[in-house]
Amino acid sequence: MPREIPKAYEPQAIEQRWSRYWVDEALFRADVNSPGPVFSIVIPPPNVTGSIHIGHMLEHTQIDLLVRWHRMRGFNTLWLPGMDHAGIATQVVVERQLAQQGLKRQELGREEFERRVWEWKAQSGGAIKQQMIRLGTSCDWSRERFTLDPPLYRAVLEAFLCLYKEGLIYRGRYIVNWCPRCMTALSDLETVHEERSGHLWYIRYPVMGTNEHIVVATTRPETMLGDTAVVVHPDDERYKHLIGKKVRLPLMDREIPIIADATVDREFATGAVKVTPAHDPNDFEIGIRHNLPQVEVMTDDGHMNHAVGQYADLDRFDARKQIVADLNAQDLLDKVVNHTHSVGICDRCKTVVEPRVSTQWFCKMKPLAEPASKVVREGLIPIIPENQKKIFLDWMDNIRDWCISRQLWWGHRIPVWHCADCGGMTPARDSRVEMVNGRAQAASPPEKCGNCGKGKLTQDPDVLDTWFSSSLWPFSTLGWPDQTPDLDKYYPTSLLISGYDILFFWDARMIMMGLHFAPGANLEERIPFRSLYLHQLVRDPEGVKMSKTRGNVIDPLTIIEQHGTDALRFTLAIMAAPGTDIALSDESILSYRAFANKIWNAARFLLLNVSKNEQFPETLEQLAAPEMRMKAPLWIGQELPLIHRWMFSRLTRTTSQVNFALENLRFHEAAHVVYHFFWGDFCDWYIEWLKPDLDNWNDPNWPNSWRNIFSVFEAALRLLHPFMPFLTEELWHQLPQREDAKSIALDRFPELRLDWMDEDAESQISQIQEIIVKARSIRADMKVDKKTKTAARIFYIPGPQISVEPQPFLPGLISENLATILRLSLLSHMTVSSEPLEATEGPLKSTPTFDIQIPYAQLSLQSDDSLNQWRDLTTTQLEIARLKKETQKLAIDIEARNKRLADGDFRNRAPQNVIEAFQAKLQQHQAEYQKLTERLAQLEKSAGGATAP
RNA sequence: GGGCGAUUAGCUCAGUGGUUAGAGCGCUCCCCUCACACGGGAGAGGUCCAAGGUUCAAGUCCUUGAUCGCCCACCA
Repeated sequence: MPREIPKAYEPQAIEQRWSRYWVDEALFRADVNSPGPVFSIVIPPPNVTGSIHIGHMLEHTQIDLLVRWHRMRGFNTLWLPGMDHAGIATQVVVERQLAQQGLKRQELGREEFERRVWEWKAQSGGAIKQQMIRLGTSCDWSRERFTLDPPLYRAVLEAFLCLYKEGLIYRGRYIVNWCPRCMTALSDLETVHEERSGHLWYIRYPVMGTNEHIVVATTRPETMLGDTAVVVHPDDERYKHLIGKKVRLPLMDREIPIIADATVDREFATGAVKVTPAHDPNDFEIGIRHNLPQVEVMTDDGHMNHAVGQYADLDRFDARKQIVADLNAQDLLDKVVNHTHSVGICDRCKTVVEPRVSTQWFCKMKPLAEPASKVVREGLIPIIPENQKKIFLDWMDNIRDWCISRQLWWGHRIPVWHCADCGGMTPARDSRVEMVNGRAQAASPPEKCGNCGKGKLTQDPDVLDTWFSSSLWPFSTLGWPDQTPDLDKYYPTSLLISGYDILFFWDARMIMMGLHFAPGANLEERIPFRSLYLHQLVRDPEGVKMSKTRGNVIDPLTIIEQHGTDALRFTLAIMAAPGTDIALSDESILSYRAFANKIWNAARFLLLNVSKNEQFPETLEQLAAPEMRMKAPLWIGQELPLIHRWMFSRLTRTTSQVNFALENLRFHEAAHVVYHFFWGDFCDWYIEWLKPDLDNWNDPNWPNSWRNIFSVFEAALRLLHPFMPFLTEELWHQLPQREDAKSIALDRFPELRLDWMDEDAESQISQIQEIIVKARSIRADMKVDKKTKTAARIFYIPGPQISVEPQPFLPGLISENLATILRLSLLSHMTVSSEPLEATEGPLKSTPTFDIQIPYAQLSLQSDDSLNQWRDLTTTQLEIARLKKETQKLAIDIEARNKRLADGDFRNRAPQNVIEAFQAKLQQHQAEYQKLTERLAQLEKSAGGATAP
């Protein structure tokens, strides 16, 4: 079947075709009734906002690799996809869109705003799904979930109501991080801290009844309007006499006390601190301890409020300037110094966070953290890399209550109703959910106030932190709280792969919630995943974190258009060594794009050759029939040639290494191994060696050579499939397959044929490889012309002082195959001899019994102009140069070994095999050294002193 | 202030106490040989950050330090 096969691999059309095929055929649908051990994994749901970025790509590559690998090994495999509604993140995006139309969400009202967000979700979520499909992720789309889906809302209600009844969820008025742009509370984790250069303003507060001032320092002068005390250290001699007195708060004309508290650092600034309990977490604590009033001076959108007279309605930063100016005018500004300090920033919109007192919902964490801490500490959930375990446990040990309410409209609304009469709170009666106007709502609101029994109830306006629903993801997606077949079969999931940046946000909370809610008799049955692998972060070529504002974001789809998904996947896999981040550059992708091309061309070679000649007695269909798979190596008549034994042994060894690496989540090792196997073993050696055999159709074993090479190639495709799904799928379909075979993804991963392991073949071929490399090296060193094919002889002779018997396999190696791989021509000139010749020679690393000799007569110098420097040199001089290099290397090595072996401690204490290896090597090197120096002396004598440059 | 990681070839990085420390890219030389120039062949290039220590043996284990990066933390 002759066909057109492009010379270079062009991934675009092929990848698009197969990604669509995989989805259309629903190939990756999991079936609870399928046999086999379970491998299940839930996707870390991408935010419905935005698009798939390179970090997702890395994550999905690693997950997909494992998923495909398990599926091909007969596991009942589920990869459950889905997306997260991403409360703040999404609301911010939609608000920005509205802002472009000059609209605010408040103007639209809650319902209309939510409708708009749903519109956006449909659009954005759809795009993300298409991207994931394009990336070839082999997930089960029939089980796709979204965190706002009714069944997932039901899980949220169930969890909330349960925690509420257990007293683990409470409502209270505390100081929280507040984003004045998003106008919502944030959790500690959602507040990121940035070092910023600012100022430290020293302000003089007049002490009442004296002429003294007390100077306080602050980075946020505007908060002074809400000061309700000045605090000093109780033992601070400078201020002891002022404790109990009052100061007049400048600008506000309020009297506030000077108090003492041991938390004050006497060393910092003046040692006197202004206290603003309503706007600073520290001050809040001090305020509680000393029963200070909380004076709020700001609105929820970051402006000054009406409690502060002339500053009302000013933006907080404008107010800061104004206040500094006013203080200065009144000569109350002592000094201003530059000061770098960390500023809290809203993780989502980058606005400077304002600590603010407000009423919020909190979740008590200590009781939940204890079992989570236990399962990790005891290794029930191993964390990889292991050093993250300590970080995890430290965080767990110091965990603080979680602020779970958000003043947003996009999210799961808190299922608690407030009574207009008594202010009592009543939760929904159960977790049932109903659809109203296309949105999921709690179906059973309380009929009357649980406190006073009256009926004027309104639902709490807040929604839950988006991570609340995410924390239920491993079981809510499988149907919890119902005891579904999916939950029964696939929970606990086998593994979680996530970035280490969301270890606390998500991974930790899933463990806590899983242990609290999931069904199961013991902790082991309730854990959400059996191990936790934290993947690297992808950085730009300079190692800098990618961000939109820096403009260094690499868009995976752009790379895919240029180089193909497989190339990018392979790059990410091979660079994914644990513990370090990945600096991704275009060049690194190029080399694995070349790898894809190499695979393509190996296929091209096989397919074009098998079909190129009509004289070939057998067709591709016969030579690569599916029935032949994993039955080779085939051979008739004589002993199976070494090269086939070697190849099948390499295939088995590689498979075993890949299995081992992937079992240990060492993606980079697995990728290295398959790369070397395919390019090095299969292409460079096996194909090259076999080329003469593949054309020699008179040989009775001709079909077997073909069958064997196709067998290995086909197995290699399956071996490569998890790494390069598209290319391997394409090529797999170019080979004959059974009629009912739909996809390589559903085929089997190469079995471990231990009966193919052949240590002898591997060691012998590696010796032959050394001979060949050495021969090529000599040819290159001696400037043997390649155009005029020289005849050469390859001899093996017993080396001096070595008493190893000549090995029997070597004569069999003298063949056309060897001539081809060495690019020699005259086969007849190759003989086996036991007599040394007048010739160049080179030592071999591991084979003391062999030597290579290329007779002088057969060498010819090139006359190319580029080789001017060699023109006047004789082969003798070239060889002298070469021998000097060799002997120098040997001399250094011999000296080191002698020294080592002379060491009595070494001989007494080192294991015998190590010593023996040292000695053997030393002997060999000494023998070689002796031989080469003799030869060198002889040559130098005859050359009369002329040497090569 | 705590904690973690990194430091190995020109670059990006692997390296699981034991022969002469590896890969990809880049570089040098030869080759457009009929699968592939996204290719083939041969090379050059390393005081494994520093100083101590443990060990017969250290890139690898321990201690200290330097430089860079990250995470956590309420120092105004």
